[in-house]
Amino acid sequence: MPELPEVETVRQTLRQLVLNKKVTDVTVLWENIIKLPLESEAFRQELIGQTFKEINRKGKFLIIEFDDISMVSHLRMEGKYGVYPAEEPMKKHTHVIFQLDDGTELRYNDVRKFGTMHVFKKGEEINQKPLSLLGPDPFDDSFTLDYFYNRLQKTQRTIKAVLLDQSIVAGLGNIYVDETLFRAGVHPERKANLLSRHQAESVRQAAIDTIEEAIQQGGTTIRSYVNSQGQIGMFQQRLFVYGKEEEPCKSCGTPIEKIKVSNRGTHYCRHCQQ
DNA sequence: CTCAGTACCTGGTTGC
DNA sequence: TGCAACCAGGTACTGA
Repeated sequence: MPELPEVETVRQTLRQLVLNKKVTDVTVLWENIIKLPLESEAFRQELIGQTFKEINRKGKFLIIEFDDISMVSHLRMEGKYGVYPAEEPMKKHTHVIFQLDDGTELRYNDVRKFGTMHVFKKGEEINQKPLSLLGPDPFDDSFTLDYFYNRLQKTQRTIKAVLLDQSIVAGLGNIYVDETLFRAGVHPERKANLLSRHQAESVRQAAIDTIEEAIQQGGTTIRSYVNSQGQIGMFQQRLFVYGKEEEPCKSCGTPIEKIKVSNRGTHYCRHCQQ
């Protein structure tokens, strides 16, 4: 489901629902979601008694901060958080339940069970996998042209594969990579090391603009994404190529094509993106 | 080391 | 209608 703009929208909405509430118990119904501690009972014990202090985000990861610990949570394709009265019936795909001290429950729902949760001692999360593997967010000061061009020079992979690589820039996924490359006028199969510095700057700026606009719009809803208050995103109205195969390019009218790049469905305009 | 392929899951859609 | 194959906002692991 979510890329950076959707995770940011979840962060903002979830924050309002749980801040200052205390976890009184935890139920884990699908063990594989819990990656650290290794045993879900230890995970439960770490969380009981902890109060939600802040929710941050890096790339596509939520960083849920409590008194003494931080929980790093990735929604992967379909993960969702919601807060419900304890008496509300469970949905089919609810896998982790955090009981709160005001009679509500924070529930993690995930049809495909791909999501992950890691608990760390507060402050240690940033130096440990998975967060330690991430590059800068697109709008971070450290995502400079010098940095980006240098990384592009070092690989023979396609520009699409590079933009999907979270260790280079964090937060772009399949939708925003396709949109970024369209806006930059760069073909997704171009070899990264063959882009000019000027083209690298076009891609860098397009990534920043696309992500910032999408956050503004509350993310993109293609099939199932909703924020923690159950609302859909609006950025799908501004997509140029993702999911637009066979429709005319908004810039030149040429039909948008869909191909496979890096094993992912890839949408582009053969006229506008060379 | 770099990178392509595959595993992890379920459900909706497509095509015979 | 039935059913297999394919596809999906992602990442970690394997091994060439």
